[in-house]
Amino acid sequence: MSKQLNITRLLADLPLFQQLRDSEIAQLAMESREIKLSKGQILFQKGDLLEGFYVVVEGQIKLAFSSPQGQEKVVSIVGPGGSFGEAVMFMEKPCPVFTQALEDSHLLYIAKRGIFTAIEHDSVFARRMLAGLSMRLHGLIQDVEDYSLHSSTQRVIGFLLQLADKPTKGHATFELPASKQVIASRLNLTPETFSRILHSLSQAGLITVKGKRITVPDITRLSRFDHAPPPCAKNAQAPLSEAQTPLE
Amino acid sequence: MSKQLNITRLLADLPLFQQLRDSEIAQLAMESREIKLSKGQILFQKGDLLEGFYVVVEGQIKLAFSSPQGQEKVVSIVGPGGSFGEAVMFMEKPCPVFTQALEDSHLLYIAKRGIFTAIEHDSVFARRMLAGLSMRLHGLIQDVEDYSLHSSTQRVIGFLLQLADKPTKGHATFELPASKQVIASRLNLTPETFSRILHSLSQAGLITVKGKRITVPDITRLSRFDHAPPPCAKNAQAPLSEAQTPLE
DNA sequence: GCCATACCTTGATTTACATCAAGCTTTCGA
DNA sequence: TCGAAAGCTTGATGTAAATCAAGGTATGGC
Repeated sequence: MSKQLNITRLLADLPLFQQLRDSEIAQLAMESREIKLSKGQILFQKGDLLEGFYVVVEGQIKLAFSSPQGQEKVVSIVGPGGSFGEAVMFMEKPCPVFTQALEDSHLLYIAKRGIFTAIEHDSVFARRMLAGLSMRLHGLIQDVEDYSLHSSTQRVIGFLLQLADKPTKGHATFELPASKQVIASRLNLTPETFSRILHSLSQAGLITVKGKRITVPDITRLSRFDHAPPPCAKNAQAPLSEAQTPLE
Repeated sequence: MSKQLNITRLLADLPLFQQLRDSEIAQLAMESREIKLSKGQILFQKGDLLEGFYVVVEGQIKLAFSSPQGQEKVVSIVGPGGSFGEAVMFMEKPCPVFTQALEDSHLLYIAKRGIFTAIEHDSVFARRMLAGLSMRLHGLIQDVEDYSLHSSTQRVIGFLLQLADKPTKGHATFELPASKQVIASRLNLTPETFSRILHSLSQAGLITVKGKRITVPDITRLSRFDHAPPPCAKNAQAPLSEAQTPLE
């Protein structure tokens, strides 16, 4: 079937499956299916059990908690090439988040069985899976660090620098990968606070904002900015530490 | 020689290695060594690369970030049977946390090579490793949920309920697993706030506190406290998305 | 194009928790 | 055994960010 072939091709393009032999890819393809979601559609709910995991071919998926009071906290925004649900699949426990398409999206669903078979036949793949989960864990730990010991301004700056992703110096222009609300939630901020922080960074000349388009004229300068009230120096308290080595 | 045997026995007792064949355990033992730490000793620093991971045989190890300003945030407290460092090992990136013994401790260090060999020879073990990492990830996601959308009182209650670990009803008595400072940090609280919360729960008759010893006379009542106090309850909010019709 | 709805911004006010500052209590080493 | 240090509690005060409240601006359906 051309549909099956299509899936095969999509799978083969994914970094995760790069080193698999054709026969194994074909095997995986048999355990996979395509999913199309339209913007706003919910893929699965918190509490669901997953018998497989998902890869984003196109579009954008939001992973989030919802509290009984209707509050919502975005944990992750997954774009093309990204995947989610592996951990829940391996764990065989209810999923702690729900997932929703932020745009019309095209996913692949890959059933557990295919992955288990691949692991059995290819220990390099097993290691790759382990490394993948490890990366996920690492990211989450970074988030915890961020939430625990950085101010909201620092979190926003960190996020912007990540988007700029020319790690060190120079300038950069890019688009926010989602609506400001969603990003605010991802950063554990209210939309109001996020807006104000962008405004103040803008005022300080560290960035310019036009809709979703952000320009950072001097990445180094942005990364150095801790928090200091530029104009008014009424309260001249100086709790700042000069130990600036934020590079990991 | 008897040392090697000792390690073999310790490994065989760990849940993670339960299903391995003796020959595989023996192989792992050859790649392992014992580590003794005294209270307060640092095992490794943030930024270190790990060529293996650690299992706690006895004692207690703290995983934490430290900020340049000397603040510290405890990410995890690992007791006997627990392990840490797997993710960093698989990822081959610098470790984001440092580790310190909270008590005199006895660990096993297991080198990467042994694990890779085990994965190669036993895909069930590979799956177990994957499930283990997945559980770790799950825990971290729980933490993020906690930090993001629960109040400090709710976090403390959640923590106490976890320690009580008779999930549903009845009463319980237990000891806090570490000093109140450390637990406060683990919960993203200052010691002062933690103390005040314990005090107020105590005042409310929900717990009694005597040093590290906590008694919960009615688990159900404790778990209900602080869960749904806000005024309007009927406000089931739709998720953050454009494609949802708002109520009213 | 026009309207409705969602999204974003900006200001005023509130609040949960941190910080600062003592006292108190337990632990532990000499 | 005593005394210092570390750990814990309690109160007063400060503050970062949330919440409340409009008003402004894109965006998509018809």
